[in-house]
Amino acid sequence: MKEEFRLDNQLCFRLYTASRLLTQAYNPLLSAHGLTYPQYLVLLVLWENDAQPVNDIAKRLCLETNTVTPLVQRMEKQGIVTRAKGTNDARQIIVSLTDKGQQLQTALTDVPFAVGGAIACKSLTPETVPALFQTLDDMIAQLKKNLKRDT
Amino acid sequence: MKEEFRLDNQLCFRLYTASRLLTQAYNPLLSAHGLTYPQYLVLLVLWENDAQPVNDIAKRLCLETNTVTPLVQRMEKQGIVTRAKGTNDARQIIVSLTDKGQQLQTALTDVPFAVGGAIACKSLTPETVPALFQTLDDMIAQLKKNLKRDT
DNA sequence: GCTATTTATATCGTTCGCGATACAAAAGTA
DNA sequence: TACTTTTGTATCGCGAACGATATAAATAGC
Repeated sequence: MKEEFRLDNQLCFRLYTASRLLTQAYNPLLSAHGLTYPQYLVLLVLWENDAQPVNDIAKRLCLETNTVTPLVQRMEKQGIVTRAKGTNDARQIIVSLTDKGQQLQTALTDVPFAVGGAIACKSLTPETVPALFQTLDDMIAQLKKNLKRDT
Repeated sequence: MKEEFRLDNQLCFRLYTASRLLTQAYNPLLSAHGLTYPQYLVLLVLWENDAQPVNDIAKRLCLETNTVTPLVQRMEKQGIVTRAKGTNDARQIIVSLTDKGQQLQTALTDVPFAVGGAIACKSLTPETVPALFQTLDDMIAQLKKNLKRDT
């Protein structure tokens, strides 16, 4: 059994597990408002900048438009966002928050704190988190570059 | 706009993105052999210990059995594993590697190295990786504990 | 031994995530 | 202007993930 194949040596498996479990920690908080985690991410993007085309949302979340399109369509059905043809570019669909979508920001105020509580551990301190963010950002940037290359 | 809602301050989004992109780096290597990343994880588990019940595989991967069951069924259809009723406990389904499943270990020898190359960046060094592993393991342990609590 | 509860899998329905493909609008080119 | 290429969304199909539920086997309690 080669050392590189040991599950305990896999960075990807750790990221995969940490990501899934942390998302699960969000779930009860979000589903109480009829939201999923990816939908919450779209809200974060729109709260920062309302009225964005699907493509910009997808790029910001590092997702494909064929993931974001149906996701946003479901959010439209729930009355959280509206979808309107772009005026400059008729191919674009501009996604905008409804009042309900805006108000969710207030309703979800305590979500970041609650999740922070669920994840609190001795390895995550104000001193260590910046380095962790840096490492993950660095990895993400590297992967984006390399994945784009062989297209 | 509250600081806690900024996408750039989200640990979960970073993990989610890093996990997805790193999985994408595995994809061309695995799909060349008809595998998906979760299927590769099952192989890693079975290469370490062959002939395990579905439940043990699920626990090792922190997945639900209703995720692993169909996953393993697809692998059985591909002739990578067999599924047999347990002898001690008739409820269990023991998943075992076929010859083809064993041989995949040889065929995939270079996968860890290729992925290592795709992810190589200045933040990931022999000095920093252990700390990163420790942090992620700590987070995962904490999340498991907290998610289990409210069941 | 007999019922109640737990445990191991499986099935179903919904949402992601993404490769492949389609199509119309925009941009580039002859 | 006409033709080609690129770009922005959308549709389709499949494989995860997972909550909810079902079912049979094992275990516990009486």
